[in-house]
Amino acid sequence: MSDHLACKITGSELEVMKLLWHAGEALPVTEIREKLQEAKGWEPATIKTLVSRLVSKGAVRQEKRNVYFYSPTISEKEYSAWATGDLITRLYHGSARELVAALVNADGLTQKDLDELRQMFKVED
Amino acid sequence: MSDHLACKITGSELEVMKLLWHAGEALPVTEIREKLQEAKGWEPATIKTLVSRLVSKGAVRQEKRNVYFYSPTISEKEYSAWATGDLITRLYHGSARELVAALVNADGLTQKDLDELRQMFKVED
DNA sequence: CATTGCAGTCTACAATTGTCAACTGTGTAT
DNA sequence: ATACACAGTTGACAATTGTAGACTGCAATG
Repeated sequence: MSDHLACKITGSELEVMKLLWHAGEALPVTEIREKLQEAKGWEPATIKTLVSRLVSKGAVRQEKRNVYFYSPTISEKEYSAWATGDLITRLYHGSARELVAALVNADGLTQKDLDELRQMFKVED
Repeated sequence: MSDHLACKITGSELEVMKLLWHAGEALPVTEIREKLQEAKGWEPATIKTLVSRLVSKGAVRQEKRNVYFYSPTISEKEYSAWATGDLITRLYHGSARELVAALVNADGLTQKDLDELRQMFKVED
């Protein structure tokens, strides 16, 4: 929730982060490049820039191992929590409840979602 | 939820939108300027630029009335819904339920929030 | 009617973001 | 030992964003 983290990951960078998050282990650029080249159609140069920028802003750690291996310094959960908090601050007057209420009132949730959430709320507390 | 809207309102622009949303009626720049100059410490020029950009991107309508009056073309609800959908797509695999689950599991909600939500979920269905 | 203040428009400029090419050094294959 | 491929670095360039000055014309005020 603290907004002084090395967050502020941009759209393209987020794609790199997702790859690393889902990999679950440090990856060499080779692999990052292959995956994103295919998935996004980006040139190797583009991918290398994104990885570098993420390292610069501290969102990715690079560890020397013959060739560098890259891994996130912030988890997907943490980042999602930060971005969600940011949204709540900016658009829901800082109230998470307002956000949920908006989802419930819009058609953002299916019946199944609602059922599952009801279940969750029952368990909580 | 459709992302082809004239959305993508930036941080500074959002402050202008909020002012207009909360005003609930078309405002002349004079008023926008006064409020934001005080609230944000921005120069008049800055505020005029932001308003112009919002008009350009179609988020604000300008109506001639001796001097121009400005009003949003998209409601706060609509924009919030769009931005929330965007977040859900980008970080919660398109599942609103995942977002809510994350809020429940994190400490994003107070006990009071939880109570009120439980109430909401009871009524829904 | 002349003055003044400010709305509206144009221009500007640095920082960030999306994309990528060029260069450099080194590990791997021949 | 040599060559090749590619990781890592540097630089680049257009679009967007944050912030603001300058100019122009109208509208209110004396």
